[in-house]
Amino acid sequence: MKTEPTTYSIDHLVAENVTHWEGVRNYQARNFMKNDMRIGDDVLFYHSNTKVPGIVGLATVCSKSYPDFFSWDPDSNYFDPKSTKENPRWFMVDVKLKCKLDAVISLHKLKEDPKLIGMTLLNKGSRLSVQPVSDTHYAHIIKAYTI
DNA sequence: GCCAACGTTGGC
DNA sequence: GCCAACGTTGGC
Repeated sequence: MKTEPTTYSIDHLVAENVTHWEGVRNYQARNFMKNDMRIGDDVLFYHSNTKVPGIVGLATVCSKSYPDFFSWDPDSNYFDPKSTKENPRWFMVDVKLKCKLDAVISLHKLKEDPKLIGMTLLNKGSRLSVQPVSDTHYAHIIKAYTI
């Protein structure tokens, strides 16, 4: 799951422990949360649009998907008048911190790893803020880059 | 700050 | 339903 640290960083999650993953406004990314995520699923917490983009923490999904109620709040940046309580357009899950990593696993490093070829994150033009990671790739990242 | 790669919107 | 115009993402 990607986030811009100026918006919501791993340190925010360290402080909060659990957070709503609101504000995803892309159908493909939404569908991953809405349809595919399960409680207990592992999450790679990724900082985008920053000096050293990369994985900065580990987390887990700790709720089923449910409507992103920020989309109903006219005062929210994530307000969408087309999303209603009767027919919610956007969904989210809750995410719980597992740990903040001691060092960033940089995008640069990930790209150099032949075992990660094919990982969605590394595909050209991949902009999805929520994307799947295969068990193999996840296990390799944990084994190779964390203690 | 540039810009390539995507997504979305809306006129037709 | 096509597609041009526009907006956004995000690495660099």
